[in-house]
Amino acid sequence: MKHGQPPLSNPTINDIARVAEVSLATVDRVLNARPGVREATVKKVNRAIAELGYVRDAAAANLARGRTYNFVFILPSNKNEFLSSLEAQIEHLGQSIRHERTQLTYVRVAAFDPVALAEAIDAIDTATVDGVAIFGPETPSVRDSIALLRSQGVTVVSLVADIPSSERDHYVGVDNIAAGRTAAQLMGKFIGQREGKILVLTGSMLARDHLERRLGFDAVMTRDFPHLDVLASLEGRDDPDLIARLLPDTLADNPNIIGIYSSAAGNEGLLRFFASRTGMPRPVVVAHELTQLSREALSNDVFDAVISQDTGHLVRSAVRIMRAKRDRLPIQTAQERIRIDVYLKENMPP
Amino acid sequence: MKHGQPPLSNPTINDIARVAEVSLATVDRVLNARPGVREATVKKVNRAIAELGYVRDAAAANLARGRTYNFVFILPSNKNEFLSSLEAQIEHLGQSIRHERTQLTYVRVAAFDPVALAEAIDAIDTATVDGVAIFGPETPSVRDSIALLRSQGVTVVSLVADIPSSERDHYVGVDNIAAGRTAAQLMGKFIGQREGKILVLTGSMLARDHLERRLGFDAVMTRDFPHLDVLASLEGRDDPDLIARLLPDTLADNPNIIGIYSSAAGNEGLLRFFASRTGMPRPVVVAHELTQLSREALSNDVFDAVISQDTGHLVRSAVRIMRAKRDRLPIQTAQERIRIDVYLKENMPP
DNA sequence: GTGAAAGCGCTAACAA
DNA sequence: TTGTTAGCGCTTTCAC
Repeated sequence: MKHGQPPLSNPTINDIARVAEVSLATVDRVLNARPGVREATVKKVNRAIAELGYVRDAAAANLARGRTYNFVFILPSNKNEFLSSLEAQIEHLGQSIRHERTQLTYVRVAAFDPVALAEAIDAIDTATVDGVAIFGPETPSVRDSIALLRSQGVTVVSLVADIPSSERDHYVGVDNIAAGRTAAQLMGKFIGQREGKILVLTGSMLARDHLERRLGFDAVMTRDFPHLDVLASLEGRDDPDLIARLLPDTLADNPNIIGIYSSAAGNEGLLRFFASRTGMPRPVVVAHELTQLSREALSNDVFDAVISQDTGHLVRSAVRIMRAKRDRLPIQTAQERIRIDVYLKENMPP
Repeated sequence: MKHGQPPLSNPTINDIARVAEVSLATVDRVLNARPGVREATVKKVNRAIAELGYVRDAAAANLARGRTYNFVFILPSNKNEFLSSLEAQIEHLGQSIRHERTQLTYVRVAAFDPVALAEAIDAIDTATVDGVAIFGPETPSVRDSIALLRSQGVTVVSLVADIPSSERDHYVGVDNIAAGRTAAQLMGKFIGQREGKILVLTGSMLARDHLERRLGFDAVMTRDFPHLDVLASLEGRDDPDLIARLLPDTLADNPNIIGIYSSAAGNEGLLRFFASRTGMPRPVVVAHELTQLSREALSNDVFDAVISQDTGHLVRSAVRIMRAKRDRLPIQTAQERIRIDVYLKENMPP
């Protein structure tokens, strides 16, 4: 690829019109698959398009259309740092793309509550909303509500936790099975040869992301670290109080816990418990989501590793995908893959 | 943030012109800081802009301007997978933004050769090129060439390895000191209590990225893992043949090497050496850059961890930054920060 | 079925 | 120093 190539200049609909010997309006009809064009004319135009290698200028098209995008995020209503971060990213991006004719809003629905979620989805105003990003549990009622939404022409993406049984257009989030596998690998390698029990702290088995992480975690633990004994999941419902209450009993029942996998949004409860229980030999801890609390825990060597997904990336990606769907443009899959970030003390971003 | 907000509709220059009681052309002059407007008029217009909260529609502006962007990447000419990947990303992105009036090209210059690099920079056609991304060593001659380029109005970003002494507009790449620190932390944690020597394989001490990684690596090793003995760097100049030749002697001289940090582009030589030397007790290996070879090495448990930077992100970020500079638009720093990716067997992307 | 013409928000001649 | 006007590439009435 030599530097100093011929200057760029792409064909426009004018060129197509000239070559196909039709008017601009007809080219536009063909481009947008609008009805009322004779078959032969369609062919002529398509031939010209192919011949000239025409690609539509999306910016100009949107300008002419005066199109605006209205996207809604549906998030769980419980309070934790991951959700606040997601919320902040939505507001921030919403501000900065207001001037690209794109409007972002969000609603909150009770966590782990499929009925409330389905109601929220049903309440979407399909006349004005172009796309919805949903972070919530996968159940039949949710699936049905999504199907209804899609049938009205609204783009639906699942966020953070997939809803594969539904007709969602796309999933935006990490591969949670792989995330669980990664947690297991870190846990096993950090523990080394020692033997003992591993506690898995989860949120709810209704949450597909939590479930998948556990699956991945178990698979690698069983295969690569059979000398470690992984206990049944402790369901903390992402509630700090509940978690801080449950932990002492569990630890008392299982004296030889040498590793803890905090696989959901239970970091606050876990850290509160650690703070109350000083002098206890510190287990290896692998947690999820880089936030203020988990950053401090990494700094203080309370957490050994944090597996994370970039909330900024999640939101930007969801918006790009909903826009692309609305414009019937292809999705750049490589750019939209959400990575499983691994953070240790030393590679935390500033 | 409630869903179902007032529909968006942003003020345009027409609104400004009306409120400020001037013509479109005058608004345009003020917006673009063009000369020939009376001070009082400028004030009037700016007051209207502030009052209406006007933000220019960049897409419409670029359409009207017919502006094209011509960006050149300068890369080292040696062959390795990281560079091929960078090259592929440039070609790929170049294809997909050809239709956004943006042209990407690249040139290759001899690796670790400041004179050749300075010459390549001097050879840039400043009349047609809007921005240059440079991946190469930092020396006085390079610094001077960059200064000259910038003085002609060309945007300059340093890529992968920073050139902070120069007047580059921006650095696109990871914090290499932190990358080295991360490598050390992984190495130390994976080795555990055992004692022994650590070999650091580097490319060239002329390369700022290589140098910084070593600095970060040593800092954490000394502080957190004093029982490990880090040897002087083996400079492999990223040359597989040279590396495969140097390694046997080094290993013979130091029988107790239990860890290897492959901090530059020497994976191929290292793996070739491993292949030739079967039956040797495998050291813990931390390497850089996720590529075909390093992926296989992770899969086969030959490498324990790979620290990486996403080449797609590097290229997209460099282009976004060069565009923003050209348009005098602000840079979204959060989005442009290149992360230090940590890959283990289980979190490799597919 | 097809085409002519106006206009999206902005820029850039060219006048005045 | 300021204003008028013709586009950029595309969409969208409204005629024919």
